[in-house]
Amino acid sequence: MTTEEKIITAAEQIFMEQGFDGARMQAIADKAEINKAMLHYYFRSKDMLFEKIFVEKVKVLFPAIGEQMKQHLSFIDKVCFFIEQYYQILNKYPFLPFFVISTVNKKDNQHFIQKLPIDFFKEFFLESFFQDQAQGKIRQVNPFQFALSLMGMSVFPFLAKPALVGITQMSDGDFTELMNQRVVELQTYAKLILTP
Amino acid sequence: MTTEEKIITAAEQIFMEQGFDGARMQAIADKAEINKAMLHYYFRSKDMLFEKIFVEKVKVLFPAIGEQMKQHLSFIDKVCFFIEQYYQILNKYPFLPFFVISTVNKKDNQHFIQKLPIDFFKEFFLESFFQDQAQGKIRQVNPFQFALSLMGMSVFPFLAKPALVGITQMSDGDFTELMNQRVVELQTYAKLILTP
DNA sequence: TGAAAAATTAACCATTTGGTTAAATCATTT
DNA sequence: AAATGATTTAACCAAATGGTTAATTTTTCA
Repeated sequence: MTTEEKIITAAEQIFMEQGFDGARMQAIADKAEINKAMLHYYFRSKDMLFEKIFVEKVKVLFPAIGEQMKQHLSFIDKVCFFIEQYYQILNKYPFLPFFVISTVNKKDNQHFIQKLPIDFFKEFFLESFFQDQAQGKIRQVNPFQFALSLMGMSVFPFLAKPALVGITQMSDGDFTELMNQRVVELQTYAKLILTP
Repeated sequence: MTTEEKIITAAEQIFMEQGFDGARMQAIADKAEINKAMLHYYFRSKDMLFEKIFVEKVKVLFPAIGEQMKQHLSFIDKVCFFIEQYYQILNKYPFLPFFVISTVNKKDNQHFIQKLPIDFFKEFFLESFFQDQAQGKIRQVNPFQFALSLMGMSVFPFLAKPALVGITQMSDGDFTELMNQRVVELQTYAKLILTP
C-alpha cells in the first residue's frame, strides 16, 4: 500500500465520520500512520484532499448503472432494477449519502454541487418515463416528484441510521437485514404507485 | 428583544448554516450584535449553547400533532393529515431536517439521539396501523418500512435542497411551490401503497 | 557506486478558537 | 443618593490547527 493510498483510505474514514470541519489533518495522519507533512506533500491542502475524496466518493454514489439499465425495457422494470442495484451500493457504503448531503449543504459549496453527476437522470429516467406514460403503461404521476420520493425512500434510512440504531437498539446486522428486506418492499411500493 | 433572545436567534442561524464544528462563537456574537463574553455569561460553553438550540429545534421537528391526530379515524386519514401538517413545518423550517440529521450523525452523539421525542410513533402510528390492518383496511405492508419511507419521501427534498436548487436553477419560490404540490402527490402515493 | 531526485521527518510558525477575567456600566432597591 | 447586584466590555490566554521548512533518509538510475 503506497503512502498516497494510505492517506486516501484514512482521509475517507475521517472525513466521512467527522465531516470537513470536524476532521483534523493530524487525525488523518495518525490513522494513515504517516507524518502530517506528507498530507501536504501529496495533496497540498485540506481543501484539495477533501475535494479529491469527494469527487471519488460521489462517483460511487451516482453510479454508472445506466448501461445495464438499457436491458430493462419498461420504466417500472428500470425502477425496480435501480432499487436493487442501489441498495447494494448503499449497504456497502452506508455513510456515503450523509457525506454527500452534508458537503453540499454547507454554504459556499455551490462548487461541489456542480460536481454531482446527474446526467443519467435525464438520460434514462425521464426519457423512459415519458415513453411509458405516453403509452399508458404508468399512472399520471409527476416524474420529478416521483424521483425525489424514490431517492428519499431509498436513502433516508442510511441518513438516519445512527438515530435508528440508537433508538431501536438494533445491531449492525439487524440494520443490514432490514435494508435487505427493504429492497422488495420498495419495489412493491414503486409498482403500486406507478401501475395504473 | 433581550440579550438571551438575541443570542438564541443568532445561534440558531449560525448552527443551522454551519453545523456545530463549522460554527464560530464569534460569528454568533457578531450576528447577535453582542460581546462574545455574553455567550459564555448566558450559556457557559459552546456545547451547552448548542444543546439548548438542538433540544428546542427538535421539539419543532417532532411536533405534538398527536392530539389532533386522534380526530382522524382511519390510518390512511392519519397519514394524509401527517403529511399535510408536516409540510407546513418543513416549509417554515427547511433546514431543520439537515440540522437534526447532521447532529445525530456525528460520532459520540448518542447523547443527542436520546433526546429525540419519538413516543408519538408508537402511540399514534403503530397502534392505529395494526388496528386498521387487522380489519383489512390496509394492505399487508411492513409498518416500520412504511414509516421509514414516509419520512424519507417527506424529508428528503429538504435535505437535498441546496443540490436541487443548485442543479435545477430553481428559485426559492419555485422550491416552495414544488413542495406545496408535493403534499397531495405524497398523499396519493400513501393511498396507493396502503389501500388494499 | 555515487549523485540526483523523491520521500519522509521533526521542529516550527502564524492564526484561529473557545474560553476567562477584571474592570466598567447599568438597573434595582432602600 | 448610595449600595448592591446584574449585565456588558475589552483585553487577554492557552490550546489547537492548518500549513511550512530545512534537514535527513530512501530510491532511482546513469
